[in-house]
Amino acid sequence: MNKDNNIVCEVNFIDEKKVKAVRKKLPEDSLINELSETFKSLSDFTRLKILLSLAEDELCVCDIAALTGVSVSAISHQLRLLKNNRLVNHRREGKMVYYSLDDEHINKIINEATKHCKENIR
Amino acid sequence: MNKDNNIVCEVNFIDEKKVKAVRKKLPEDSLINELSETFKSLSDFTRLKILLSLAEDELCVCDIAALTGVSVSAISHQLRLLKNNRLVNHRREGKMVYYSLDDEHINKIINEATKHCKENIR
DNA sequence: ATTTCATTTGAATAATTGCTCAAGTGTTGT
DNA sequence: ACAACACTTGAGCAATTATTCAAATGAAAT
Repeated sequence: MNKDNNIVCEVNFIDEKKVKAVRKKLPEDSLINELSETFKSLSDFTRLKILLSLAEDELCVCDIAALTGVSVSAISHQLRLLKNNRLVNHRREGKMVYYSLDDEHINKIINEATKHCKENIR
Repeated sequence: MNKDNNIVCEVNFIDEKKVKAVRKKLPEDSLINELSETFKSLSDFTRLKILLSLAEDELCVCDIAALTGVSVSAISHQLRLLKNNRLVNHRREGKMVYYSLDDEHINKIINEATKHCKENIR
């Protein structure tokens, strides 16, 4: 208790030295935030299927909709999110808009994750 | 219109050949699902910080709480999720429970994503 | 100009998620 | 046996999110 009779948090046992050493090695919060945003883009079934498809070929919106079995509108919303997070590029050709992967890192990330999943046999 | 006077979806223009070729190369839905679950684990700021911390050292729950500035209860919830998704292991030592990374792939995934983020200078 | 087609957009809604709070384990020390 | 401690768990709540629907662009064809 402190002078106002409020409960004062008595810190639990913490290995101060260890915690400080780890904290020093952590990346900045801003990078962790960007990383989590990137992973968020990859964390939805539909979006991941879009990215896996674009890894194979450049595709227009309605082709992606056909591939995924999701409405054109829903796909367009997801593509905008992927575009904002710099995971895909787009180019217009007449009425159609073609989407493609932004860079090769995305493939590498997915490939590493695939290894992880395949090793964890359930 | 069909015989019941309902509107029948007239398929939009779709590059059938391209779509079929891409579809053939896509992984099974079950794998895409596992992948998206893995990325979902990585897509939250707190969880990602936990994983980055565990990449440096084995840690107990209250140390992780101290590192992240999040309540012990919230951390415990997140650790359970990470445990269920096979991203972390745990071992009991007396009253304390120590968590560690499950395998090295997780590090590799995060490192690839870091490269992606750092290349996309905004 | 008007229509058609591919795509985008905003609002609305149902489902999911991260946290808090309070109560519950399991282990150690007295 | 009892209290203290480290952690876990379930319920509940606010915030976020994936989709749908209807309306709006922008480009090409008539």
